[in-house]
Amino acid sequence: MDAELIKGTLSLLILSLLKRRAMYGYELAATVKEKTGGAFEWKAGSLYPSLHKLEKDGLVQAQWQGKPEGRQRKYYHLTAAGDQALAEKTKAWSSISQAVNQVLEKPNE
Amino acid sequence: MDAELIKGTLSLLILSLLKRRAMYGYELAATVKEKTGGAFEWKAGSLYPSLHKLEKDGLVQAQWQGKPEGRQRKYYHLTAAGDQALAEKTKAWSSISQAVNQVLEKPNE
DNA sequence: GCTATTATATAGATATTCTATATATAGCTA
DNA sequence: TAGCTATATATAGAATATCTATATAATAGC
Repeated sequence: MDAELIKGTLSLLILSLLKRRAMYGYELAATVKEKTGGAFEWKAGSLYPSLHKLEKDGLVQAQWQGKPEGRQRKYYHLTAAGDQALAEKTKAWSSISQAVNQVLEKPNE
Repeated sequence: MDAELIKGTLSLLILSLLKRRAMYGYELAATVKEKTGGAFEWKAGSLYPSLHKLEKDGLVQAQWQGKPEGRQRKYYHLTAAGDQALAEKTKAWSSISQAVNQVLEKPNE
């Protein structure tokens, strides 16, 4: 699979998955893998830095959950700004994929 | 427009445009801009390094054309390897855009 | 006790694209 | 003819997202 083409979709899909409900990092990776039939396999080294950036940018908020003594999970949920960013990114994705298909479908004319 | 999402499409679209006929760099940029209604505007600083890399990788071949005394244009055409790479990249693009849409259309279930 | 899986984290490397700058030809017009 | 815009290619250096590798720790199964 062409790695370059996947770039830029990470934050879009994270925001999209968090739209319905809060999830933690490992869950996000497992969910996207399952949903895409294995086409997308997010590595920890890509996923967590991306989540941290989204948090820093105010698009998601995090909170630890789990037994105080046991394993901790960091749940992320969308902020209002994140919801807006998702709408914009979704629109951008739509324009871009349309534009790409337009070129691909008619190589030249 | 989300800049990140456009990344990775550059080489794919160059190869696609060169499939039908040889073109020179400036012509490629003008053509893609026109075809996409302005959605894609390739800058010289992105386009030429990308063309050089495709050439170095053997996916395109270049030859200067124009009046010996006048302005020179560097025409690029697809090689056999480039044609094969285009087929692979097109397939990858199809899988990836499908996977993205799958996640976007059903935020969660 | 050992291993695999779950869960998060970060440092450093890689690679593409962008910004800025440079050079040169050609056409238009004031 | 001087100046401006468009055409045409090129490269150095910066920015940035993602990947590789490594680290830590809890849990479950054997």
